[in-house]
Amino acid sequence: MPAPSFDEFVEDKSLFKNKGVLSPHFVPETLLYRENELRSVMRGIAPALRGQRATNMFLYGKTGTGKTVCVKHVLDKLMDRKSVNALSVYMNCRVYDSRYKTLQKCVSEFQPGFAKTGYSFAILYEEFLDWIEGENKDSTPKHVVIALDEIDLVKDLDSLIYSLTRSNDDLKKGSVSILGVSNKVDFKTRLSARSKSSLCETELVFNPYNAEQLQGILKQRVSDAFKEGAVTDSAINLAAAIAASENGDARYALTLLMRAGELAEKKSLKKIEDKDVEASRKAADEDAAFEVIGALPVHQQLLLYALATLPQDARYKKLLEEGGEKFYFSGEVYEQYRRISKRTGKDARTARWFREYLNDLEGAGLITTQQSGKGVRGHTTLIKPAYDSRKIKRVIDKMLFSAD
DNA sequence: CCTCCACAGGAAGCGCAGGAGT
DNA sequence: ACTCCTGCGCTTCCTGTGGAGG
Repeated sequence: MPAPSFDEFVEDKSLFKNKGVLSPHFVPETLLYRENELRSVMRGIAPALRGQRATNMFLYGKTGTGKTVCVKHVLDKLMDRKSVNALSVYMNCRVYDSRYKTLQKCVSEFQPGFAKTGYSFAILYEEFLDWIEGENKDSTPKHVVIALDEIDLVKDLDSLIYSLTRSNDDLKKGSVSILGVSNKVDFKTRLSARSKSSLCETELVFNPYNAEQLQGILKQRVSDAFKEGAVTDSAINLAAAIAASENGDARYALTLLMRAGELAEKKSLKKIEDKDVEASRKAADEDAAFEVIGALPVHQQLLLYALATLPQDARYKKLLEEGGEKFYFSGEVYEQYRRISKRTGKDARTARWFREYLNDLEGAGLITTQQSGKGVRGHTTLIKPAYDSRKIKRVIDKMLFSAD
């Protein structure tokens, strides 16, 4: 082995040129396949540049369909105009999740001098309106577009929309308009009819990307994100195909590639190929599954744990190995489940309910089951975990035994 | 063929939490 | 604040089912 040298650490072996390009927050120079949507949003905002109120808009679409990036893109373009009258704020309602917080954000965005806390809603509201009318110092009325991303997370949305739309009646000059973004379909039903009609003055639906479009998006980003030749075309196509089959989520496609790159780097590979994307998908899959496991009722976790900890030489192993796959009998899984429950000081549920749990877990895709059929005395269900037993055991170990 | 096995899954009922009604 | 009702998670009991074994 050669003597250690800084060279081995300093030398840039990374496959990435700029990982940030793959991040969901990155806004690319040109937005592919969203020309119509961009146009519609611009058309809605354009009145602000003519000194009129912009149209209220509501953008709806599943995750990874380009809503946020589209809004940011248009708002950037608006800022490029350097208009003193047409202005915008963007905020994510995960952070600004109430009427008060959103208004506070608006005030602090445009009047950084204004102290951040301590004012009542009414005072902030007055201050904001005065500023819009241009009464204070710069004396020019403004037309403000307030972009509310993940708007469904605002707790008192009805009153927020009411306040904002009403402000236009209170204003002598200038205006306020709302650009709402959400990925929840049912969310509109929670709104009052009034709010709904104000917010949805114009509505825009973002459809999922298809495989070719995802390919195009990936190619566009890959050249900036990775070094030359670090990703094979076929790996890109595969990532696009996988994401297309799972709701056409561009964000998912991008993280697939990013994780594939990280995995390949760890193995010191020089190229990202199909198998790396495949491995990345599997890892993402497992992450999602383990998140589901974490949210499960305790007894379903115990059941999974029982299944994952059953000895390899279970009662019927020989019989089942002929089929190639290692299934367990529901009876022996139940026995193991009772043992585990006892060991953790919990009362085991009855066999009847155990069966319901099995159905639930199968529905969640965490186990696979199969009817015994020939070769087995009686009539039973054969069960096996859908993910690696050792990993399942590790995850549940953490939750069940280290928590307290 | 009948019987037994090892379950599957429906029906009824119980205790409790949380919301509506008063 | 009180009761009433409903839904949910669960147990108990029971009938049904497909194949093995005698």
